[in-house]
Amino acid sequence: MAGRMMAMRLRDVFDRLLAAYGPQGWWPGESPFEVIVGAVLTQNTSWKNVEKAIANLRDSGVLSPQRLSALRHEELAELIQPAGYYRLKARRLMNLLNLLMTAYDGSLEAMFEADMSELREQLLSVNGIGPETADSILLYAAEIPTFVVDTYTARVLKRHAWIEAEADYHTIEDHFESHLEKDAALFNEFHALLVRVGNQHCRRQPKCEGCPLECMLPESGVQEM
DNA sequence: GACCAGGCACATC
DNA sequence: GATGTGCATGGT
Repeated sequence: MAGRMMAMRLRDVFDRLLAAYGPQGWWPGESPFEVIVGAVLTQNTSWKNVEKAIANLRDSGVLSPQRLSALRHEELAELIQPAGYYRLKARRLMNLLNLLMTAYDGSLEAMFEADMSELREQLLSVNGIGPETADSILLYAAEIPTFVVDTYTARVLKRHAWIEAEADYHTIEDHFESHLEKDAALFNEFHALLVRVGNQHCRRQPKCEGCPLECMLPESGVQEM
């Protein structure tokens, strides 16, 4: 059936990407809190810019929930300036910190002990935290097996016609979660590999030359997006 | 100099 | 409900 075939196929995609690129070592952060901060800062932004912003926070000694939430908006905005959208992201970080401080007394351990679907709803209720950011926090900071769907994930799947072009975030997420073993380490690596192949090949202007997924394209070839 | 990056909220029709 | 726009820096 389609389900069985897709299960093999998705796993096959993962195996190819892993063979081609090796483990990606995500999330590139030194602590769960740093992962959370990075998840907000990387919204529609290249990771390189985010690294500079996080380095600023670390150098200033404010990379903890208590220290960060004590900053004034202007101070935080200035520190994260290299990540772009800095006024917007300063507000979003403050919104998220407000949840962490008020509901969990600033303790990530306490937050991650909460019921997973309840925590997801709680994160989504924060202004500035959408599905991808929430899932990134759940998977990469809390190590809860939730599949993260980003631009590249959707693009790679739709381009190869592995999923309908109209599929929304939840549909794509559910696709992965229902066709793969629910394993945080697998979801972690798979998502990182999809970002890698997306960055390198499956862009708006496709560069299929040398792509490890090339021979898996349907007969019709790459579809316009 | 245009185009793009590991989104999201909000306005408008 | 669908579609468009603002947010901002830095690399290709």
